Amino acid sequence: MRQNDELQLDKFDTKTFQKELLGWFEAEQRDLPWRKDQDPYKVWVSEIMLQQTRVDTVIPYFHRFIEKFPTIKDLAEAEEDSVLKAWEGLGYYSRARNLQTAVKEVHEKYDGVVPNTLNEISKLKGVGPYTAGAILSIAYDVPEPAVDGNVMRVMSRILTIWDDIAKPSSRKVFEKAIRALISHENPSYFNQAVMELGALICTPTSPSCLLCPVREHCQAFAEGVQTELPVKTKKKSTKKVKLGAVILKDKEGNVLLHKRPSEGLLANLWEFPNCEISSLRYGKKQVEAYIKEEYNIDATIENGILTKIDHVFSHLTWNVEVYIGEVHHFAQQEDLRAISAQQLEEEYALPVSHQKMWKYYNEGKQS
DNA sequence: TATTCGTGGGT
DNA sequence: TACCCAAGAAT
Repeated sequence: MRQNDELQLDKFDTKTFQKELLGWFEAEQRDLPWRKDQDPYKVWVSEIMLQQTRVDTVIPYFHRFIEKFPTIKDLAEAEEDSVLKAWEGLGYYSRARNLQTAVKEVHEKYDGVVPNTLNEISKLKGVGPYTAGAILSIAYDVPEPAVDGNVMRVMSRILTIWDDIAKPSSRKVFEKAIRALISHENPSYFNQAVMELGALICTPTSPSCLLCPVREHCQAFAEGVQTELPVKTKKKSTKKVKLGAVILKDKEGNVLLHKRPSEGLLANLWEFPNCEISSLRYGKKQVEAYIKEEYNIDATIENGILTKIDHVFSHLTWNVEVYIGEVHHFAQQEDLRAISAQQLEEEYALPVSHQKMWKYYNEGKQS
């Protein structure tokens, strides 16, 4: 079908499609830690972690997170810094803070029971249309669509849907398709099966159509256009930002850390004092002026850079010059602390870019 | 609706 | 090297 056409499902063998897809999933599904049971809390945590993040990356984080926060009550009562520390390196850190905000609401408003209605669960922080459908279907067996990138890729090929999946408005087209095809006998497995098919068989670049359990139902395979779907417009390139950062120690060997603002990039994570600089040539002078004026830090920064760190985010690139120095005096503040190296590593969540600086500082290794 | 929000792996 | 991607949500 072309864009804006109606879905053509009158000749689609829905029952056979469900049977073959579910049969494949029951035989081939991966043994994942969040599939041990249907605990809504664990399903919830896994779905938040899996947003824009690979399964292999999530697995060790999921184990550690559940071990540290086994129940909704444990997470609700935890310090935010400890939650961010458990999330350190996983990215998109607002996921962790929104998750704890929502868990607190469930703990207080719903007596620790994750709500099982679309209306209630959709109001929770960090729970959008996909995650709402995922929790409802996977944990509560509610036949609600859970449309993620996998589902859009798979269904665009099955039904030759040519809508641009990069457009937010396209999601409703796929929700409509899933509503028409979802198994009401086992919506949990159905939604997971579509995603699993996308992850294992119906992959973005070279789908394994000869291994696909539902290729007889696939309109794109029948027409030989599976590699042309889904349609997805590409985003523009990233901008570059030059930073100067400084690792400062006091006479006792404690390290100075600054807590980032509560909104925006890497919100509430800790970092070495740094600022944007107009020129790498004058980086040291600008960092010196910044820490003196903004934080009233009396320090000596050594001449010459320790190293340069390039860090690529999804929408921008940092080019960081790293300096070292000694603190003589500063005013202790909520967002500025001198801590031991051990505390830094065990309690304070740093962005990966600053972890790289710390690693280089201690080991002199390039990365 | 378009942009912001991370990171590590694949090609 | 330079993209693209991977179980999205908030603004």
